Amino acid sequence: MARVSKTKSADGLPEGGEEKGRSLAGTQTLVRGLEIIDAVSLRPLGLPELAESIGLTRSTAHRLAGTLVEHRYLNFVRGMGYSLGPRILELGYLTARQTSLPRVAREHLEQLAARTGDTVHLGVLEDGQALYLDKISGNRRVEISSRIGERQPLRSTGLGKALILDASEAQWREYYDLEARQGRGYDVDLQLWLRRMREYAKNGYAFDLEENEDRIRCVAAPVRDVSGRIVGAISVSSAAQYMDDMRMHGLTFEVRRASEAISSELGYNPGVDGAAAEGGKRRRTASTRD
Amino acid sequence: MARVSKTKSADGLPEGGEEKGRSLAGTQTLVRGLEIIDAVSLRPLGLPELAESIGLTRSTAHRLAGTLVEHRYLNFVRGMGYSLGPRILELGYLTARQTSLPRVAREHLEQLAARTGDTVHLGVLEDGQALYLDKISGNRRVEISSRIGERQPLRSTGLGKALILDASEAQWREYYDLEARQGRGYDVDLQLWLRRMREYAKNGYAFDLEENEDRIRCVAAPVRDVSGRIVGAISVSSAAQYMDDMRMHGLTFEVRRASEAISSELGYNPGVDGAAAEGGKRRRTASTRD
DNA sequence: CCCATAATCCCAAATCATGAGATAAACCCT
DNA sequence: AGGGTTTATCTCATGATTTGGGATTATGGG
Repeated sequence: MARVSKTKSADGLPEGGEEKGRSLAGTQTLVRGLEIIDAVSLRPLGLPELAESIGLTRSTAHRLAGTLVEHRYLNFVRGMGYSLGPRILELGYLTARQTSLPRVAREHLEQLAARTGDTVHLGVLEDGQALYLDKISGNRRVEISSRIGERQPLRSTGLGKALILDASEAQWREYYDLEARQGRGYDVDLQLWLRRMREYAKNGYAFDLEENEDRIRCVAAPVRDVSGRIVGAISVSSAAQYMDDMRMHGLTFEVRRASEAISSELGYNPGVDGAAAEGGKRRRTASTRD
Repeated sequence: MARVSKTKSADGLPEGGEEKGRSLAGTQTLVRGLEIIDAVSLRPLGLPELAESIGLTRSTAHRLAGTLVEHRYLNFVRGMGYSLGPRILELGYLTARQTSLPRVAREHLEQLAARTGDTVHLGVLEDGQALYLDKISGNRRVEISSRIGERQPLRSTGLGKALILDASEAQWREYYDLEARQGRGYDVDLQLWLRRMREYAKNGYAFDLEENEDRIRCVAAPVRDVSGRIVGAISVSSAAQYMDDMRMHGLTFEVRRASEAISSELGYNPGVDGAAAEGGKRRRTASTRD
């Protein structure tokens, strides 16, 4: 009977299944173990604090944490307490290896294509260009003429702009100048382009206003990984007749929702700062993938 | 009664606690959950295979895996099965951030210093040099004159050689030539040096045979992280009078044991190939740390 | 040397996980 | 489409497994 006071899951009400309350029943021990990992992940903790923060008795916390230590999910050092262990490092590495951007993105791209009816692209930054990794054609009359594996300029495409949304102003100039020096035609001058980029960066999306190809417009948004870095971008493209300003604005929400869903599956957590806090200004000149 | 048949833990023998058998008692559910993660980490699995491979009933495997999915430790996609989830990516990232090489290495360095009585160093590769991050003085008469933060050449120090043990033959030549061009004196010619490096690389350690400083010898071994890359090295140094050939040979075991212990805490798993399988030849020209 | 704090161990009580089987959903050949 | 097969989800009585109070042992500081 003593137990009842502490357990938070299926205690009082046998009904009440609103909110996020009772997980799948029948896994209290596992869930508590995961809660311990969660607690420790925030900051290393001693046993008493640990037990306290999860709402467990010292006995139970000790037993579960001990098992996690035994399996190398946690480290334990006297006087320092519990911290995340090497097994999690291993698993994280394995996860990263088996979590490839295109595979994770696929279903979200499909949903986005289905909802918008337009052509959807996935791309990454490579050698100062946007590399198209996946494409799902829409169901409009007009077909967008792009191919997987194709490279496009950064400054004039929605996808390209989304890929460099986090770059510094100086880097933006470099990208712009680089493509200018390559002799590509482009009818948006640097100042206007920078002004737009600032706006895009602030809002987390980017447009292509018939800049790259006549009569083609698109809305794009960046995809981030666990470290918060932009590792790719997605876009919705269509003929200008289907893409008036109002629709483009509406699409920013659709596109961002999809890009955020992908980012989330890649481990991105908007709350935790990630790389932004460390590197900030410098960094990122070219390739994003290894 | 039905349960008995499947459970593998405390079934038949009430005694038998040899090998690695019964973990801490009272955590069956947690352990099974971790086993599920282990199984999935090898390769994505469907429910039936999963249940089979752990030796659980479908019901139980389903329930536990469901909980892991709910907590984002696993992904589940129809037709594909379970795979490692984004939460593990997040945790891996957090672990990497709070697992710094010097901190992890400290206690192993101390043990190594205590066991050998000699001076122990920890270093990393930075800008084509060995950077000393930590030092524990031995208890011999002769003091090794090195300081934390100091930089040393790669080709003539044990630590330096250990840091580039994985490099290609071409890269070895580059390192050698680079320091030769810098006008540093060195009395080991390229061919002999390369022959020694091949030998060191094969065995996973490196020597300094009074090459860097007269009358000082040392034994070094590389430290690897979760990706299998060399991220640092440790060494035991002493005056030549305490370091005859036989002792150096004996020390290779001590030093490697310590370096492997550190690597293990950094998530290195000798079994899983890691980066070696992907990149192999090219790569690695300078800095290893970010 | 002794006290305070933290870690570990013990064991009876009963909550909680368990697994067989039933049902539903998805899939896939023909 | 259709029937058969595989896979996913759910239910529930049973008792094995986890639980937590408290005793015991390490640890560390003054």
